[in-house]
Amino acid sequence: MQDTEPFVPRVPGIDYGVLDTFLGYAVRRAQIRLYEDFIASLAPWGITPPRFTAMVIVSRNPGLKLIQLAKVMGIARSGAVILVDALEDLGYMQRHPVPEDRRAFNLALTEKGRTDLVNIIQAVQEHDQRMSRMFSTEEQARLRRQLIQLAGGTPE
Amino acid sequence: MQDTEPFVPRVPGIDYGVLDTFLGYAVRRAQIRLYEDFIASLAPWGITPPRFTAMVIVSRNPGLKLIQLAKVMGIARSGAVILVDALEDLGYMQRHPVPEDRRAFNLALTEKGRTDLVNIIQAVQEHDQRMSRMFSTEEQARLRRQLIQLAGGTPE
DNA sequence: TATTGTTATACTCTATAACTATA
DNA sequence: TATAGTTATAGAGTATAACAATA
Repeated sequence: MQDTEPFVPRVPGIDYGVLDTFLGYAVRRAQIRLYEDFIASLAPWGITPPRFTAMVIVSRNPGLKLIQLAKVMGIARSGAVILVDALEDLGYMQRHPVPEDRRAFNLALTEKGRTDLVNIIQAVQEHDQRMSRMFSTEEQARLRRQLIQLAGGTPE
Repeated sequence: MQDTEPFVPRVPGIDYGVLDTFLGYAVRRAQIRLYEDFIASLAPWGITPPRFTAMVIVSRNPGLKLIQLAKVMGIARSGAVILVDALEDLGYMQRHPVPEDRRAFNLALTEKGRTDLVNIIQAVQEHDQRMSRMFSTEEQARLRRQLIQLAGGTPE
């Protein structure tokens, strides 16, 4: 059965009450929309947001250990194991033994991972531009700065 | 073991590459932070964001049917069944038979649901204000408007 | 003792598909 | 036939806790 259509942010005749007053609810609705379009745009590669983040982080920080990846992504070590397993199954990532510490592995993209990441990044760029093209360059920059503040982060 | 600390949006020494250029990644980081604080603030009631949304929607639209709740929330009917089950288990929601249509139920909050929702809404308001108090009233309004645009919605 | 990675287990949120009882 | 709700099943993504190997 066809049950799920794209999310309708406002159904006519429905009273959303206090939900309309919360910044958090607005962020959540935006996130839902962005997530839907991200998944659709990246479907050819089987890439989800956490997988994309992991690929970019590992590609920019070669030799990262699993525990560091977990910390950067804000997830438990056990979650990082599953994430790396999935990327290994997709042929995008590999664990390399570390001679100096036989408990640990250095994470790295495979050749296929590096090649596909170029196209994946381009697809994400197109997705991101499609989602944000209703804003001027300055509006986008300001919006991103405010969101980073909201996230508790170092606005660059 | 103590494994998961609060999400660190920027780990020193890590190169985030293109992630820093995407509006979508900024939204996701903000969402992670807001979600963490929401869950912590609502822990006394066992309320998650979808459960809160469902409670508010049902309280403002009494007699809503399960299939309508699913549509408003953008989830499948089977998901709405699980959500309503959880809220029934918490003693917050009830299904009432509809005489004119014996397949359907009208959803409604229980007495306890109505009473607790007052306190729950207050806790969410405090959470939302705590998260957004670094912005002026105008900045908040503009930010919310932009997020609603991003979500593809009717900016009020 | 502490750390790295793994496994076992569980919970939330989501989906698709088949089923039932009604309409 | 179509609709409202349910159940069965599955898959992400997350968690905590215990474990083995190594430091």
